[in-house]
Amino acid sequence: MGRIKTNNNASRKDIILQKAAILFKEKGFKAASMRELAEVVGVEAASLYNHIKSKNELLHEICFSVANKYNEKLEQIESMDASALKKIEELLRFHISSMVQNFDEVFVSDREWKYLTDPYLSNFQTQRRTYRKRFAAIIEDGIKKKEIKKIDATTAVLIMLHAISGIESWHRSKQKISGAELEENMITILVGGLKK
Amino acid sequence: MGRIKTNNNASRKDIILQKAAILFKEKGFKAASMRELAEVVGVEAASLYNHIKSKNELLHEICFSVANKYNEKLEQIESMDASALKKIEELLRFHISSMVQNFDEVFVSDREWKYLTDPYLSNFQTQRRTYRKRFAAIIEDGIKKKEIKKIDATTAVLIMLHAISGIESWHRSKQKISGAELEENMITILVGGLKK
DNA sequence: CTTTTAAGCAAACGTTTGTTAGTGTATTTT
DNA sequence: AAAATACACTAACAAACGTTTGCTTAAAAG
Repeated sequence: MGRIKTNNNASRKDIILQKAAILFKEKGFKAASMRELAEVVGVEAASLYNHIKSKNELLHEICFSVANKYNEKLEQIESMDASALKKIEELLRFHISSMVQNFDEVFVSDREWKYLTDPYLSNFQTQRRTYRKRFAAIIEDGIKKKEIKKIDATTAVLIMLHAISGIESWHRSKQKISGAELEENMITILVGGLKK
Repeated sequence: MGRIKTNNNASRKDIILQKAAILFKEKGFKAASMRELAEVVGVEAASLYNHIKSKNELLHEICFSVANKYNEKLEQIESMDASALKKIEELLRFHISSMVQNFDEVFVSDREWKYLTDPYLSNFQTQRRTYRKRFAAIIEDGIKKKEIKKIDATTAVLIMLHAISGIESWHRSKQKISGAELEENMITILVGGLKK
């Protein structure tokens, strides 16, 4: 069929990963076959295995790539000198723009992580749980400082994160508002729902 | 292996549907096999086909069962004599309690519908799009009547529906607040984010 | 130019998949 | 009690799956 074309920066594996994210997003991890992936990459299925170890490796590289980015951002925000509401807004904006710009891998990480296999699965679940607890801690801090309504912080985190994953629908819709408008609207509604 | 046990009201097919919803929720539609389903039903795989036509039939019966319930409720709410905010609250409460009480089938309908095959797929997508437009129309009505902030109604719908589908996480979590508390918190945050 | 390495291919592997055919046995109906 | 129906079983099917093997060819390194 032909060689995989590489840019200067991206290795052949990177290209496979990128196409895999698109395919997994569209078909779902289990429904996407290596033969389909090979076709969009422009190569026979067997050739993929010169660059990757397994189908599962693709999934966990995608999932942890996303998780790492979120963890870094959260760390940075925690050390900021700002109000709780401002921190939450900053974190939400990061989530929203990640979803808008790196849609494929973020979506896969969000929706397909359950097909990870151990030890990656346990690891991912733990990271996820920890992330949400740290997010909730920021909200609870805001409640203590009377910036935020007296609500269940865990529920608030759940609402925010899932609301953001709904940007999937925005991506699919034809007549959509701009990414910036979307971001402003989401911040208004979500942060507005917290303010005292 | 043995016969499928039936209650008075539930046919053998109903029992298969109920177990299928649980299995599809846990494993995902594509990853769940008919042999696994047969095992939880307590029968050999081939025997299932005395009651159902195909694996796909199970999925679309689940999906449309849920869709029909939501459509009925929406119709009822549209004809209510109440403020837009009150209508939205009522619809949200219905979504939340459906998610809490009929978790399995609602979850499957939400997350696995993309594995429907035509003509069911197109039909479902159309119904979904229509539902959201009617929901958005209620919000726009509220904006016109100055009950609700000036926001993009489509984005608001997207946030609400996805926030609700996040109740999945609440189901999975060990130390959870009660269903009633969850409902109150969600209403506070989501409706609070709309109010002017 | 020669050697080495990287990257492609066709063919096949052992499983697992959804589903059908054919047959026997309970249960219900007459 | 006999006949009809409902429901379960075993065995097998073709198709699709992820992956491996062995071989060839293009690119990079010496």
